[in-house]
Amino acid sequence: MRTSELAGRVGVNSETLRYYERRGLLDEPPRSSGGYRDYPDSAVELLRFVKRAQGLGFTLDEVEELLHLDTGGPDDCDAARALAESRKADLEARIADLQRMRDSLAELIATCDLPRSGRRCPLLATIATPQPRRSSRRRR
Amino acid sequence: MRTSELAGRVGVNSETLRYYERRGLLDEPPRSSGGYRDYPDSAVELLRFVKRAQGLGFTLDEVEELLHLDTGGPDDCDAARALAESRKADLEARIADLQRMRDSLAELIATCDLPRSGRRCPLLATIATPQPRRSSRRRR
DNA sequence: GTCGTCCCTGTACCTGCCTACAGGGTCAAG
DNA sequence: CTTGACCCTGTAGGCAGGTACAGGGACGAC
Repeated sequence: MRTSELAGRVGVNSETLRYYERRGLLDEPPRSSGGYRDYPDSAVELLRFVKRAQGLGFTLDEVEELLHLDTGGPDDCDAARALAESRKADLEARIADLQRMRDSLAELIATCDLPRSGRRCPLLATIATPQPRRSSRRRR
Repeated sequence: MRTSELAGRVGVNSETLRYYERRGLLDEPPRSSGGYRDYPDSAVELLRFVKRAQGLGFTLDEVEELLHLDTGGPDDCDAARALAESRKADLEARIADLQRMRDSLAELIATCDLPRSGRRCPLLATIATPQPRRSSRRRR
C-alpha cells in the first residue's frame, strides 16, 4: 500500500507518515522498484493505534515506548511491565482528576437550575486545590 | 504581591505571567507608583486554577472560557451552561477512553504473570478500534 | 550615590507536532 | 511519448505554549 492510501485510510496527511518515519516512530517500509514506499496492511492498525493513543494524551515519544512495549515479546517483559505500571498509575491519576473536574462541571450546571439568587460557582473552588503532580507530561 | 512572588507561589516562570496577561488570560493588575505589577492575593488561587485546568487537558483558550463561565454571574448562566455541558460531555468521553486504556494496560501487565508461553499483547488490539471523535482538542 | 536585585517592555527563540513547498523522479493512460 | 497524478527528498513555515534575552528604570542597603 502506498503512502497516500495508508494516509487516507487512517485519516492523516501523507506528510505526517514521512514525519513519523523520520522521527523513528514508524519503521521504514520496503520500497517498490521505483523507490515508492510500500506499507504492509498491518500499518493501518499500527497507525490507528498511534493516533488513538495520542488522542488519549500520550506524546509521540510515549507512543513509541508503548509500541516497543507492545512488540517487545516475552523477554522485554520485566522492563515493559514497569513502564506499563507507571503509565497505568498516570492514567489512574488523570482519570481521577478528570472525574473531579466533571463532577465540578455537573455541580456548576446544577446551580443553573437554582433560582436566580443563591448562585455561586463551585468550579474554581474544586479545581484550585491540588498542585500538578507530574511535569513530564503536558506539554501540550 | 509582585510578579516574582506570585510566580514563585504557583510554581511558574515570571515570564509566563506576563505572557498570560498579553494573551488576555489574566487581567492587568494594578501598578505600584514605580510601575510594578501588584497582584491581589486572589491571583494565587486563580493561577492555580489555570495550571490545574491546563493539566487536565484544557487549552489556554478553553481555560479562558472556563474563567468567564466561572465569574460571569447569573445572567451569563444559559450560555455558560451550554459551554459547561459540552465540556462535560468531552470529559465523559475522555474518561471512558482513558479507562479503556488503563484496563488494556492492566491486562497487559497481567500477561506478564503468565508462563512464558501464552503471551500476546492486548494493548494494540484494544486501542486500535475506534477513531478520534473531536478534532478540536489536541494540540498538545 | 552607587551596588545589587528586582521590575519593566519588546522581540526573538525553543519544543512538539505537524504541514507546505520546491525541485525533481515514476508510471499508467491515451 | 507526453500528460497528469502520484511519489521522492530536503528544507521551511505555522501554531500553542512558553522561555530568554537586551536595554533600561526602581528601590533598599550601605
